[in-house]
Amino acid sequence: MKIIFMGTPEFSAAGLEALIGAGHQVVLAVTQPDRQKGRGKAVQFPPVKECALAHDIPVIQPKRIRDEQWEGILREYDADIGVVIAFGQILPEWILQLPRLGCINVHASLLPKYRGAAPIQQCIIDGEKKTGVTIIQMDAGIDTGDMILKREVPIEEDETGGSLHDKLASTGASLLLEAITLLEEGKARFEKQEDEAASYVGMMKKEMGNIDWSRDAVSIERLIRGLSPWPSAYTQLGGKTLKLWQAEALPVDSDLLTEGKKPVPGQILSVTKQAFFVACGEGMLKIKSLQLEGKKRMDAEAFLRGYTIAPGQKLGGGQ
RNA sequence: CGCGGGGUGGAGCAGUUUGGAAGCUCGUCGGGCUCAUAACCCGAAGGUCGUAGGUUCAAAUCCUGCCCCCGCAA
Repeated sequence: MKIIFMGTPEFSAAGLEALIGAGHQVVLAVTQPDRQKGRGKAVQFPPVKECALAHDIPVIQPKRIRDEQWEGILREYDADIGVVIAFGQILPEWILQLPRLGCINVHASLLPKYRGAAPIQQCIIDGEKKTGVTIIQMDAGIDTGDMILKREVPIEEDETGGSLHDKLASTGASLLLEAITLLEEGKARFEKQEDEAASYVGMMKKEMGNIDWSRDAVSIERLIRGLSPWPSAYTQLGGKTLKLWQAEALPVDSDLLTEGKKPVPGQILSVTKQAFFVACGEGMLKIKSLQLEGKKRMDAEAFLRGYTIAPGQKLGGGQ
């Protein structure tokens, strides 16, 4: 099979790697333009480009793939199928229909739930027990095409966005190979999505990680896990950003309350040698691993050796 | 040349502005107290203060180059 591959981040590079490993003929890789990244100003190649270059696959990096100038180029490669994984641009109809078998997409959720940009983080934030990967035949809508294959992946109690990303990337890669085999042999079955059951998630924004302590502890803990390691959940301590990496939601111990008064959300209730406890709208959070602005990530025990914090102090904005 | 924080015994920090005997909290080791302890008491070991050079009677501290880590922005 001659394949045109379209994708950008790590998640899609895993799929590209799998295709190459399985002996498919990837004739062209389409990815987003190089961007300045990191602390200096160095331009970094998208992971898909790195992978393609390592295997001597031609790469194009259109700013807008839907511009007509690219049509002739794409047509030249005469691909049988287009494989799209987290490309980052919406494809126009003419590209979807250009290859003989059209374009298929690897999506990191159990469609029709979690259509859109950030399904991996969102399903953890929502407290889902399972998620998965779906391969679809692309149509004009966003993640609305007919489903070819679907595979579930359980979400563990301590699952983070990062760990789930890795699991889904490898699940997606192997499921992709299966789907291509089915299509090659003409054995693929297409199942329509139930649009009524659909949900949509937009892109993750940095500010989503700013913890609202008036929410319940269970939700905040999920937010911390879902946004780890990126874009990360954070709050403020003494005017500095404090990222939280690991916490545990607990009911508030009544011994910690002053005369049974309801604690102020964000207030530190108690500090022990290993951890400290923060009041939430409902319940409290035991902070186990964190990172202060400019410092490395460390567990709460190490943090407490060098920094003095006391019950009554407040985390978060407002003072 | 995007902005900024940092590299000090095993861990996390203070000390740098105003050069002049290595500090704090914890860990480790030994001893004591205790029914017992992650508690408490006594004692000990352990540091080329990232690295190279400069200024100085004297540098963790001032100056210069380099390496490494991190936050923001992108």
